[in-house]
Amino acid sequence: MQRFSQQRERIYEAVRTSMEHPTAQMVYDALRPEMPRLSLGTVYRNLHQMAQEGRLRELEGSVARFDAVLPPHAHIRCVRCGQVADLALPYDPALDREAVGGGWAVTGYELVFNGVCPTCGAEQLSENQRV
Amino acid sequence: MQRFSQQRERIYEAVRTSMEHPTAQMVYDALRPEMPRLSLGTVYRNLHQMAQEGRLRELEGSVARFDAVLPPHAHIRCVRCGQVADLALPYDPALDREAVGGGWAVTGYELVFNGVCPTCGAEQLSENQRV
DNA sequence: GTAGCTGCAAACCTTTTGCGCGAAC
DNA sequence: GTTCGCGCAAAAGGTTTGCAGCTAC
Repeated sequence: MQRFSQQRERIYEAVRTSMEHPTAQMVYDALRPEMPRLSLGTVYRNLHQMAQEGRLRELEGSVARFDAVLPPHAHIRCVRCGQVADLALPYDPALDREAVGGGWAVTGYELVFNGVCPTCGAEQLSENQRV
Repeated sequence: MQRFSQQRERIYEAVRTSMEHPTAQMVYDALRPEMPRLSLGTVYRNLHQMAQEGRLRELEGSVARFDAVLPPHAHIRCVRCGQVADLALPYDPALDREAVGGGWAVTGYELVFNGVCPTCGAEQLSENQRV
């Protein structure tokens, strides 16, 4: 079972009060002054734990992927195996206009769906049956 | 000026003919059998060069970022400095339904705009003036 | 007392870089 | 011949993990 941890709460607060969608390193740097013994490993462990719990949201993967299909189009990524596939969904230029504001120059957008791919879905199913 | 390179063309073909939005490692593995002397560094160099040229598209960054705002909302990322900010844009659940198909179980989507943040925009401006 | 969590350090994986040689022009 | 690109190997991030001690319960 999960236990209370001072570190975890501070890490959560650091993410919550930051406006910059911090990386693990940023959280670590922000907390270091008040928690000199804090370790980066602990930050990573807790961030992932909270993300899995649904208490935080993790953005972006950590491996670059490449696509030779240039016209803007949506993608779908399997949250289990990381596979990425194309999706036939029209690009909506109206969104670009909506997004403009606050001094940003918008050049386009990336629409990525999350889901479970057929392969992983089948595995999940048989895992459940196994119990 | 840029020159023709056998390696670059093969790398491009590997990405183009793959349906899986390959990582650099995947491209490397795919080409290794026919090009045993190929180096991973070359794959990275060429992928980035082609992405910059606009011949390929690069998906996802390579640093994880975290967000404590759970309700689905859009983000905007600066293509120059990597900063990420929130965007007030309504989540459109209709998209989830549209995306379903091909055996995927869709759980949601992530909408990330690309653009240049106010700070980097100002820098770019002064760079241009400098010329 | 018993898990779970931490700090530390080492390992790992992905990506970048310096260098001397070879290829394109 | 000159310049750019390559292979190689080392280095530089970023992230994960094993372990012994500490903490919440």
